[in-house]
Amino acid sequence: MHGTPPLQVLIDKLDSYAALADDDRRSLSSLSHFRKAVSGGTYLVREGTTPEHCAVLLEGYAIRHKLSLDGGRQIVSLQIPGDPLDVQHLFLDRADHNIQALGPATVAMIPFADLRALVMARPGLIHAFAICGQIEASILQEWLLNVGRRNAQQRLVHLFCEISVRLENTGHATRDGFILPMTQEELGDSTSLTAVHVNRSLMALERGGWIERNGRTISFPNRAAAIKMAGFNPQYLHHGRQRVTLTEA
Amino acid sequence: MHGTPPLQVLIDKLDSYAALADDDRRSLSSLSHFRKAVSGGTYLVREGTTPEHCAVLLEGYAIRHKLSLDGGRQIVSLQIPGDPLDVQHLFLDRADHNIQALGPATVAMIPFADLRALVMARPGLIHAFAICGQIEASILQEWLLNVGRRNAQQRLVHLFCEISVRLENTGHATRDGFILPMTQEELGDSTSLTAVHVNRSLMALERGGWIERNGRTISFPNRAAAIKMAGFNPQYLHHGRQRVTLTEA
DNA sequence: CGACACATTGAACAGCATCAACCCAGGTGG
DNA sequence: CCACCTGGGTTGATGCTGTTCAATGTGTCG
Repeated sequence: MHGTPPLQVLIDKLDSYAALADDDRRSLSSLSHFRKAVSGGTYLVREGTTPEHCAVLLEGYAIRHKLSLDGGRQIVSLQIPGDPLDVQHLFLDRADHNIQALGPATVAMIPFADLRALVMARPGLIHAFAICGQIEASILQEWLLNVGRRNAQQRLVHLFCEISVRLENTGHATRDGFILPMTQEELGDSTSLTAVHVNRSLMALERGGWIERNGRTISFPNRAAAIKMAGFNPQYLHHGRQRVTLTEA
Repeated sequence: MHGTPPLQVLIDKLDSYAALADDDRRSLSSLSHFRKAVSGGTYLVREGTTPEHCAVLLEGYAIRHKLSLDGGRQIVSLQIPGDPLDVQHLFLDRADHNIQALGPATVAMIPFADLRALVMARPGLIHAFAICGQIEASILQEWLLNVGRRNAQQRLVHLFCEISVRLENTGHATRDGFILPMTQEELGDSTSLTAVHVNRSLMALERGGWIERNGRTISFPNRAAAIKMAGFNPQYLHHGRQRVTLTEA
């Protein structure tokens, strides 16, 4: 092994949530795991199963989604590089959703047995993972508000604001714009719209000067205006050091 | 103190998630706290604040909700007796939603400082609370699917199925029906419908034989049919012993 | 070059929203 | 004890937002 260890992204992420002790960091980085490259569309978790490995997204994107009886798909979350895909299954054994790679992606697979043994023995780590899980729940709440109480254009702009901030936070985009990792179909499944209506709304947003598009690249000509029209308040992302730490407790 | 201690509901709930050690139970029950009776509509948590106390619902009901800029309210969760209202704030300090009592309710208020000090020192307890938080997240996901991908009648029946199961699990209802703790307005804010459309949909459901109503009491003439039409699969509630325990890890 | 996935456009339609009125039961005060 | 008020529930008429179905355009990759 040379260069930065593959699990470093995860360690950094957890560390930003609840400053880890040196031991915690060391023991995380010595976790057994293997890298896996998957092609777009690969299922990493299937509803109803009990995952054996915790996948951490190293490169690429993934979505969590649920299906309704009549075949409708609702994307309930977008995962970006560095995100552990399976915090839920650290605490619950049965998957009640699917996780699918959006495009070609590489993941680190950590056997849950090992991860649990380690984490349960170290309160600092359970705590960090629990924070991680709570932030995901917080994002879910905002998505519910987005789908439930905003119109098509607001929903899309709100989603773009979120993606843009999350990608900037992890150094995967700059203020100049970001590359949208999803098709219009997938945008529709994230915002509870049809692909057709997503298309029309995007065109309208572009004509209205809310967004600019260049292939899959999205940028905001006037970021403040976009934030305002979508009612975007990044607080729900809980980024930065505003969380509860062991020492504060 | 005599009779069952007020925090017993919480202890039982956590215990059902991750079998607690005797110490864990004892230390929970000796937590300092005070009872508080509140009238309907009282805010127990306000967005943007940092709650000082963890409220546990002893009697009555509460909702979590978020507001959009244009004044739309989205209820993101319904809390029933025994639910801790604030698991999120065990791990995140800033509230990004509101919590409001639905009708007259009584809560136990536990100072967060005490609760955190206790919980952080006991991995078994962090674990139990983390499971509790993950189950809430799991319910949120299902609500997102509900609002995003089901029609008005399905949304309502799905919500009724959920409430009915949760109330039965905690002994607050029987198979004969349950008392709906919310108005049609609140049903609308939970399902992203207007009160008017909730009303029409309820009438249609009644005429169609899907539900029966008697004042605020709801029952299912044909439970299996209702479950099927709403696409209700109780797995997302993670009730019963299907969770990850320390010993399994 | 052809195949395929994705994006774009049009026309007709449906589900739910909106606004406005009315009803009913329970509670309050004169 | 009744008159009134208020919060919730019910109903009607109308229209907008987003859906549906179907066709056409466009870029990429074997």
